[in-house]
Amino acid sequence: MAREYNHQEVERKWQAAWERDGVYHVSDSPASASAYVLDMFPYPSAQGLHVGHPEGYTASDIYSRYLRARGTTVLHPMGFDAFGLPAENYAIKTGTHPAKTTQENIDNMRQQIKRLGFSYDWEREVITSDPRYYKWTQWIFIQLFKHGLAYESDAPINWCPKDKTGLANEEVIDGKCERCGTPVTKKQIKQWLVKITDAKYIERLLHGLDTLDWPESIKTLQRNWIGRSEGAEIKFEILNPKSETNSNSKAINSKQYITVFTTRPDTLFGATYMVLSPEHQLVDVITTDKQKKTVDKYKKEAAAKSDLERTDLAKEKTGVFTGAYAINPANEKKVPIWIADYVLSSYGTGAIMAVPAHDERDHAFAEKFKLPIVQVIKPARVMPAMNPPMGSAAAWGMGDSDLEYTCWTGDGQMMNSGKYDGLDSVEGKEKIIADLEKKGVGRKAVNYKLRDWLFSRQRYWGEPIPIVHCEKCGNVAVPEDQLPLELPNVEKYEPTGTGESPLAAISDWVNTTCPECGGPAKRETNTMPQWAGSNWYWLRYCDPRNNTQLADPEKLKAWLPVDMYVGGAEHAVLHLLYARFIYMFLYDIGAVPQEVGEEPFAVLKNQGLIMGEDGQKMSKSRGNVINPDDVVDKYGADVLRMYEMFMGPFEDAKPWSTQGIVGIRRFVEKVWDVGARTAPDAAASDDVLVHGTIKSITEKIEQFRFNTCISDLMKWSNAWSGPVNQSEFEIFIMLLAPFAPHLAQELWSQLGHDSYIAQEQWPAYDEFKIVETEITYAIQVNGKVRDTITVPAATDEQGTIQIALQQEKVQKHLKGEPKKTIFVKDKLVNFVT
RNA sequence: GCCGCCGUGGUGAAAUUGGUAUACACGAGGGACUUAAAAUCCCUUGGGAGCAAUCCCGUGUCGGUUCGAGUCCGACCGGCGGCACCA
Repeated sequence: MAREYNHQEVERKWQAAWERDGVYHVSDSPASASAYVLDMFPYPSAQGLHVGHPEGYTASDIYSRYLRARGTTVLHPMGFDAFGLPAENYAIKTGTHPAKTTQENIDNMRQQIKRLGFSYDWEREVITSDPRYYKWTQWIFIQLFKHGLAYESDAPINWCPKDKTGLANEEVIDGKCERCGTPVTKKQIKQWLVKITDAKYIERLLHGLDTLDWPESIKTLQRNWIGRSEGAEIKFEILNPKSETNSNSKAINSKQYITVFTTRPDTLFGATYMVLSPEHQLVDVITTDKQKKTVDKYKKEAAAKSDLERTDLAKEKTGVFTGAYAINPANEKKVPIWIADYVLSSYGTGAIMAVPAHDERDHAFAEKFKLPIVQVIKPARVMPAMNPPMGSAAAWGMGDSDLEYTCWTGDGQMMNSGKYDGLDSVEGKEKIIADLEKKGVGRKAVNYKLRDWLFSRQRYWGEPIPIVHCEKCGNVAVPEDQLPLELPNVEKYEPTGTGESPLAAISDWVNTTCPECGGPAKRETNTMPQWAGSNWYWLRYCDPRNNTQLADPEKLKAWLPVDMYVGGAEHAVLHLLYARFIYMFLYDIGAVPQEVGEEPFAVLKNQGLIMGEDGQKMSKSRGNVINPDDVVDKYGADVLRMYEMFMGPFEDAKPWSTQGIVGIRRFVEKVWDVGARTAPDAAASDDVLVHGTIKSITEKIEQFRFNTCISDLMKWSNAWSGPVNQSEFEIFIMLLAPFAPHLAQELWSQLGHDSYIAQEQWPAYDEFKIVETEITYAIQVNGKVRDTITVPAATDEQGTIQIALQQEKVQKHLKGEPKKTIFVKDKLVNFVT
């Protein structure tokens, strides 16, 4: 009777049949309800597929197959994010063209993915390095440029000395290059930036998050990254230094100000000095002759420091006095102006009012340089009267030594603040801002941590930025009818390191004519970052071969927004932020129809990381990498799929276990075995089991709780022995089909069906059949379970309590009449004495 | 330092709105089949006491709320992820 399950043969057979019959192809105009289920597309690496890829792909595949069975038309595409550094670095090493290695890697990974039996519509595949695709990536850039949202700047940027390219803020992790881990330095070269901080977008990027069904952690990450702070901008009048001490004094007109940003205007009376960042424009203007040497030296040192050195928290504060003073507008007191690298030039106004009594950084600086510390906020140290008392002083955020030895950074009662004394600091904040506004020396202000998005890379393997530099006309966009601006071939891929890409060496290509005046001009030689292609790819899936627009708005309307987006959490502030911004922009210019809304991904699920068997992150150097191909060869695609779903909750990190896989393989063989002993007239299992399982799996697929779906199926199969009722088994394999599509299809066909199970309807369940005829009650005495009783479902409360009371074990523990009886229907009876 | 998430058997993990903690699977131990092994099937498997019925303890630690807490609240300990002089 034991027949062997040949997974290789079965899987190959059905994959070929699905492809031949276009089972998963979806037409353009969904007639019925539609859904868009999207995976984050992979980078085609030479290492091929990682076991982490099939985790997300299996989840989205189960969900897609389930929705189809429920009668929904599902767009479920796949493609490749094909521009990027590894292919280029390989080219540098071997002289092989990146296009060639990329193509080989794509072909390999596509085969690996196809072996897993996912229900992708491969006719919609997009590849970001294909000129027919990046024509539209370039088109989007030109629209940004035309709307003033892409601009050139030569401010210092993050620079990776190993990859020899600029990096966006989001690509710098702990001061190191996201790709290679090399410490990032600063470099001043001309760069393209995209204005993601534009007032038209930043608040929408922030508030749009509230409308999204995304993991809270990802939304929090984005909120923190955007980093909105409310406060005030306050103007401090610069005291005109005596002419004999500053030869630049003529530059100072009658009244000149330094504007600072603060979130704590309520501490203004405690501002005893000011600090400018070393790069601040006014530094040279205000510095006295006497201090000039010291200041220049400090500026030079600061400029030479790397970001890591400058932001090292452990390091002592440094800074120098400029010799100049300003007037604190609150109390007209004269305060010294210093420069220090703990003040960043790129945030706020690049200048601060220092309140050493109520800011730890200012406090440390003031202690070191003996600057005055004036307390202006008194902590509300009175503990709220509570009965019973709740926690210690520490529990209320207070330390006994807060006032005496360190600085209080919380709210409290204002003091040493003139007419504001005694006010609550929260209230005082508003009052001070209002008064400053009246005097014209301050206003409410909002600042963000988010910086504009560095968009040029000094590398070869990316989309050329479609701009021409003309002496007469400035930066001119390549006319749209000349797109795509194809990436030319080069001899050497090595980045120059000078801030130019290898494209700069091709004079034929670089030298061109200005599209506006026809005069001689030069092409932009930088390329776009990898994020450029992934910013909009899901739009292209809706209309992948369109040659006249990025996608037909009617087709976008049919599918967008994405109903379910599945991928890793590592893209929280990279792809997922950039993509939202670009989508909002396309929405604003009408490339995305208004009807679909301005958020691209309605629901987001993050798969948890799959760790190595040692509990460590999988990596080649640790030697703990599992190759999905090996698992598919040995156990089959269905086993890999189900194992990855069975490992644990979808969003949790979990370690791989080679031993654990055999449990799934045994389950597959068990089901396969049962397939050979079904009989139309065999006794069916209990209705509660059958209908309860259908209900449970239906609900859990919708909640992405696939691990418990599989244990539900196992429980059901454990109930079988001997011949199994055929129609019951058919329901079982329909529920199994999203998880193990090959096995389910093979069994379906062996049972005499010539249809595809993937096109069959999802089983329905009957609520009435899930109702138990008998209920088991837990009987507790004082909350401890002492016995259980099983009564007919119709038994009422009094009846159940009576039976419970009569139990010997209950009597033993009860000792007399219960004071109180708790009855929870269908659950328990609790006697309290 | 700040923000977020998480601590349940030997292991991966289950557990509607608070309601019989440890489902399902792995591993381990025992048994059946076999000349033997593998495979398969059956039984046992949180800790402790007891011949047993049964009892006590038990979801990182301590406390609280409640008839009842893995679940809610507070403090602490440990781990993971993110941010990091952002004024």
